Amino acid sequence: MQLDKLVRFHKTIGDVTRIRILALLKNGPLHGQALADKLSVTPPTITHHMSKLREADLIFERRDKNTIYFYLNEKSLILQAEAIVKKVQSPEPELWNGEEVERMQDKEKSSVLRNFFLADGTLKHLPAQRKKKLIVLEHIVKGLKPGTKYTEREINEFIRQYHPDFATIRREFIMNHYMYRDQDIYEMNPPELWGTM
Amino acid sequence: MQLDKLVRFHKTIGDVTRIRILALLKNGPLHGQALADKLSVTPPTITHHMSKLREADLIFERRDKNTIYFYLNEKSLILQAEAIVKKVQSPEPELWNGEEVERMQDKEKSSVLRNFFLADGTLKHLPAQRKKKLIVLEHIVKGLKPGTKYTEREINEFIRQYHPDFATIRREFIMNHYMYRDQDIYEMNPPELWGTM
DNA sequence: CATCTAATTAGATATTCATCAAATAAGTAA
DNA sequence: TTACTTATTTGATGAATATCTAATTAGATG
Repeated sequence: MQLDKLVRFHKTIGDVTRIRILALLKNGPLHGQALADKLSVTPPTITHHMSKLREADLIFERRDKNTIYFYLNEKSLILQAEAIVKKVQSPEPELWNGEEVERMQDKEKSSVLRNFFLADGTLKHLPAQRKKKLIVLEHIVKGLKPGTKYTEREINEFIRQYHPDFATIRREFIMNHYMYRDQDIYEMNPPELWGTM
Repeated sequence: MQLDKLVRFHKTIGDVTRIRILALLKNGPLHGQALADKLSVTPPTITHHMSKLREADLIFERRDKNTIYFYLNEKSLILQAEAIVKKVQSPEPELWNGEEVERMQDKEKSSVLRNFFLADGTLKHLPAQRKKKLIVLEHIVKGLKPGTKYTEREINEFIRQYHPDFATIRREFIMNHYMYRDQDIYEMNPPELWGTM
């Protein structure tokens, strides 16, 4: 399901009057004035809520003379209510429509590295875009040995090979979980953690 | 589940940022700044959303040094998401906390009839309270024969036995589905429809 | 056509709420 | 203690929205 549709569904249900309308309709169709009467609101208010419920595909209607009967679309309600559960239970990370893809193809990664590193291997500057920044950090951190403990001074010297502002990059390493710091000792994290938290 | 809790749950889910937070947390715990980073909002915004999610019992948290990791409360989310489905699927009409009971006991009905009818069987006046008004209408309409067709004139005369303002009461009969009108012919509806629409 | 009825629209008001920048708090480290 | 880091509070702003009254529409009836 689309993200905006899911949001609209819950926004629609998230109103006490509309929930009560649904609870009334579950016992059978009702027309506008009967709803207004039972809920102690005016007909325009009912019209307002019904158009919200219509947009969320939660009702359908049948006209008889001047009177419009509203029916609960139970199937659609159940389907939409369970969408959030599916979203949260599914094992792999689903991406919303239009959401930026966190993982990049290798080809795209090379292009980012070409753009932000000079020919001598030093870094021009950290990309502002998170996705690209992570690629740069990943590239630099791979120059360290896994399982090895480093002092802060050693880390600084290592990073300075790429860029003079070692403090910023060192902080980014920690913030994005490329490295872990215990006291004054730095150590590389396993790749599963990189950029994930 | 309480009505207000159900409403709060859906109000909480009905926000695009909060849904995205839940989708991120499903892959594992995250701390505030990581969320702020991934969602491109400021830390105060995350604090705001987390307190909403906390009120709705959708997260729990664990502190490590200065960093607070947020975890998805998947069980609670699923339970609350399914509450609306149960509400709408359950066969008998469940009543919200504080909602007026539509059906009255026979004893209460007698008391209403005693209060609004005179000893000679005529009606003093229609009750203003909907619940009581329906009891009075039901009592009068029971004087008609089911399955019989009446002209408007016959209906007027019938109602006049109870009260001179037959027009108002006749209209109430139709509005509350005690009777059905086709052209100039009136007929009693089956009791299941009385007062329900 | 004129009338009635149910529903909708238009416009106004008050409230809720998502977000941010700036200031503060709370906890950790040196 | 002093400095730093993560999170929270405060106050402001703009947008969304639930509700009402009054006016209008649309369909049915006579």
